[in-house]
Amino acid sequence: MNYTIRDVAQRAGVSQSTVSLVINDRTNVSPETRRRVLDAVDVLEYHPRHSARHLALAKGGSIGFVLTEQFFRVSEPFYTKILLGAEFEAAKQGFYTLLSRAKEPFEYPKDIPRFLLDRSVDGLIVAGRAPKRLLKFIKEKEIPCVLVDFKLPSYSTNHVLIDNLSGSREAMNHLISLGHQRIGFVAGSSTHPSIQERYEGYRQVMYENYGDSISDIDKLTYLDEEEASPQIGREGALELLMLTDPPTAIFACNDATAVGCYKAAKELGLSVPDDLAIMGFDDVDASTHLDPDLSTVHIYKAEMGKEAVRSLVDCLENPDQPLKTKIISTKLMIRGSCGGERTPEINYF
Amino acid sequence: MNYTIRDVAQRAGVSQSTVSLVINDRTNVSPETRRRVLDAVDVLEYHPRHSARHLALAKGGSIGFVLTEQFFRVSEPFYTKILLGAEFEAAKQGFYTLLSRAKEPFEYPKDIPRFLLDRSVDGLIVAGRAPKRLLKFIKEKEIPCVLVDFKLPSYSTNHVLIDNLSGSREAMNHLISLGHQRIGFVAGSSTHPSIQERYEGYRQVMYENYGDSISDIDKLTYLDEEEASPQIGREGALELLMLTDPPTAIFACNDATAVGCYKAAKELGLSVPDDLAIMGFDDVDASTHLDPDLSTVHIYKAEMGKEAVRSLVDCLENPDQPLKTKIISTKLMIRGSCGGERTPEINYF
DNA sequence: TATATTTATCGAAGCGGTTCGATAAATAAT
DNA sequence: ATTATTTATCGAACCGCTTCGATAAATATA
Repeated sequence: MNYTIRDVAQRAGVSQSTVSLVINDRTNVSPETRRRVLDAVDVLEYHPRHSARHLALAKGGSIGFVLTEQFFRVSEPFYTKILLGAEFEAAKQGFYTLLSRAKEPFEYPKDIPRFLLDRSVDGLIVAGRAPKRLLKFIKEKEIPCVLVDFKLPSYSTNHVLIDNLSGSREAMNHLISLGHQRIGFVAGSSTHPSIQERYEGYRQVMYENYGDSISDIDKLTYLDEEEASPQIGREGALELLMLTDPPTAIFACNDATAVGCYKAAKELGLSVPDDLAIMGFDDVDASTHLDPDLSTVHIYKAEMGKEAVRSLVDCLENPDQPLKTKIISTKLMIRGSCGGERTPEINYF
Repeated sequence: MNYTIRDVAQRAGVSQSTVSLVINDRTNVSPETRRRVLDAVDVLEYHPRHSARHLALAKGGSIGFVLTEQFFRVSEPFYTKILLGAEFEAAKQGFYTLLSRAKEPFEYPKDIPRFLLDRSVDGLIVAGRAPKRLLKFIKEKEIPCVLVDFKLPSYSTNHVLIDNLSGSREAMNHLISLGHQRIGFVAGSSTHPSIQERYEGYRQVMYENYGDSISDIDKLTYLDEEEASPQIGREGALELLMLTDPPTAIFACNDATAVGCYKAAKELGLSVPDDLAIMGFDDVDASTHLDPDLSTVHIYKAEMGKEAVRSLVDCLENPDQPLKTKIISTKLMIRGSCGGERTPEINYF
């Protein structure tokens, strides 16, 4: 097992260059020689050392996946699914996936993921959120990169994004089709672009339908910059539900927040969906554990990871490529938390 | 940024060997020289290429993390937390974490993670389950390895395991202290050693308390080899609850299964915890989303990943080390699903 | 048949580090 | 003062692969 290319060469009676040609599937080697080499490879169970190739080629076929520290600590079924989807595709394309965290707050040179410094990865995927200083570094060093579910105005790079606006609008239209007029919006992570787009969808649909008749949409909105969570959801829902003219439906910025809305409803003795309809966003596993199960907007998380890898590999193999932004659409999942006809469950990985 | 050790050497006016000595913190280099080298390193922002060191040293400071394909697809907040804990510790110790899946079913040479073949990792962590053939390969090649939450009789290696038996017994004793006599056990993944130990704890406590008086404990037990899941939990609970003499409490083999028990209770119009107490195991996030929130046995998942890395690094740095098995204890979390005085929430990462 | 091309193979250099043995200078022991 | 040790530094070999240019053999062209 500890054989090197020289051993193979010797056994096949050729030079190591020839072996290299064969294992890299290059042209101009006779069928006879190829066979002999392949035989030797087989017998010796030879596998080229990754580090040696890496050194010789100045690239190693690895991609880095960077997740905000925050998302490491907090429950993150969302981003880990993206990670797993990415790993899946990366493996398929022959790339390794190295994992790393981005500290928050980010201290400049210190917190740069080491694999960027020592050239262990050829490019990277940054999911969910990225320190500005890190992005600047990436750009300076011209490291191929794709941002997943995050963007910064005035920072151009490759992206894989969620079609939050459409998803949000669809969810809202569904609520409206059920007759709801006073619909609340509860959000954490309010500075995150995805959340802002969802909010935008909410506002659009509200205005389109009740532009004049609903005096103050802002009153129906609870926005918090803190990480979206059940706690935030609970607080927000509680606040809205205590209004003199409370909403009959709440659109939560994501499922985690929706979980908190359930709690609030329960505390106030409201039944879901009869007294209060709740709509989520993300479709994480929790949504089907809730009772009634949560109507929400499904996000193809693994697919996003996959597309991110594809974008990245594209960049790597084809360096003078234009930047790309891929928008992944969503799917409204109607379950038990706001009435309507149920959507059949999908079971994409 | 693309400077090499030679550039540093030149700028510092020394040989590359000296630079190497300095950056590796070796002895016998004069303070003056050291300073000059360090200065040059600083100015040039020099970082040794990982692949070059790897090649020269025949080891690269990377560990592989292998997760069963199954756990990639299925919702896996459990193992991903272990993964994240591992990454955390690995980074701290200066190791990279490479991710990979183990296919199931596992086809022999084909499905061996590539990073084992091409020497990209120095050792690996296998979590949750491991194909026998893969383990055999690992042993043959003498690859340092630690198994997390999995073991095989007659396969000796390093382990990080859960103290399932104690956890299970504690949970059972709590149920019993609340006066329950007929306690059911519902499990999926019944061939998994962790589940078997939990079951063993269940049986022990049942026998200790009701050895004679409860005619047939087996009737109160539902075991399924399928992956533990809400579906299995629902089926199992339904079956037990339809008994002529149904249990007043159900101990589910894990939280996913417990979720299904809630569903079953609801279908039968039973209220939790009044008509039916439910106890879980794992303490995944879902447990606090349930209503009432789930009493369960907390597992220090990130801690397990951490310990796994420590074991592994130990092996790597100190090859003639004896094999080690670390057993991580659990903590009973009493919440709303079976009464009793609530345990304060812990918030370990 | 002589010359130009193409095909197959090889040797050697290079990728960027580490390390061993040599050498020279400084320090200690006799 | 001479010899033995220790300390600081360096050159060169090596890790295992890829690739470029050279060479020889086979094939095509004139």
